[in-house]
Amino acid sequence: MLSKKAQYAIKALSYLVIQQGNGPVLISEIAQKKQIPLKFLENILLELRKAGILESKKGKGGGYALKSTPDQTSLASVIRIIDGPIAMLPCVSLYFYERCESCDEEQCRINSLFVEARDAVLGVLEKKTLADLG
Amino acid sequence: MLSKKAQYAIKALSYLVIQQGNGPVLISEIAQKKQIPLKFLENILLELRKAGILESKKGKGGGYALKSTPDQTSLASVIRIIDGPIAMLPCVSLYFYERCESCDEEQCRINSLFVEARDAVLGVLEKKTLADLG
DNA sequence: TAATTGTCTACTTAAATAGTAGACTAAACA
DNA sequence: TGTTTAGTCTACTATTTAAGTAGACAATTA
Repeated sequence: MLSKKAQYAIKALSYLVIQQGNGPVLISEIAQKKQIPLKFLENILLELRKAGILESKKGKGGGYALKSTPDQTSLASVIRIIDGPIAMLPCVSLYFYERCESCDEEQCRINSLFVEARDAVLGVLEKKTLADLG
Repeated sequence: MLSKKAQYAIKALSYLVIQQGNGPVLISEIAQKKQIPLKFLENILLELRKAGILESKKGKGGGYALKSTPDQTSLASVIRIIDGPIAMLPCVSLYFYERCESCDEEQCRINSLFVEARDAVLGVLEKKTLADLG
């Protein structure tokens, strides 16, 4: 399961996709429209900005907007920013890999099975982008 | 990510698959061979037995064994027993469904996207069985 | 009946999740 | 230039979940 935080992130991004072209959107507007606790959302958007998928502007007329066109950002990358690994085992993760202590990954049946599972989800999540949320 | 508990469960089951036909296997033997904390493993095997995929015998000559042939039990079912939902969102889970408060699932782009992701993983995890661990 | 082995309930501890508070900084604009 | 607006940042708190432990109990066998 995705964390609440990741779910909020995706909802917030879907709103920004729809509002694209209308200039910066207020955090408070996103929070209200998408029913997300304001202060929590602040932290989330900040993370997404630091990760390079959002840009922000302070002061009057400020707010958040997508940094690139929606089709440039995959769903997989959003999930990784907020929740970390998508794979079901550390020894199978592409971006958060940790070696398995107690088995030889080359010949481990469990490992290869979860590589298959990983590739199956990534087949969807790497291909889908923010544009698919709009 | 799977919990440690689910990872231990899968390792333990892989050992039972290999030992199949040699009669009941001691919890302590599995714990030692697979490097799993004994008391923790007791709880895990108990859950698997209550869920109907293992059988046990007490006293001398006792231990644990698979209840059915390995190909009868899918990886998906094992994960659901120990960790619960496989889907990434509650509103997309087949066995642990919870309705989404703030959107109409029929037309929600987020929902349909994660249905696709779910079906992709399940395509692997429902097809693979304990026999694939051996 | 003594030894063996699983069963069960109830802890404990640590970490992650889901938020909240409040001071601070930058931009706009009057 | 100073006030308002809006994002930034650090730190804190409360709840839940994960991970593991303890110990009494029940059934089986010899």
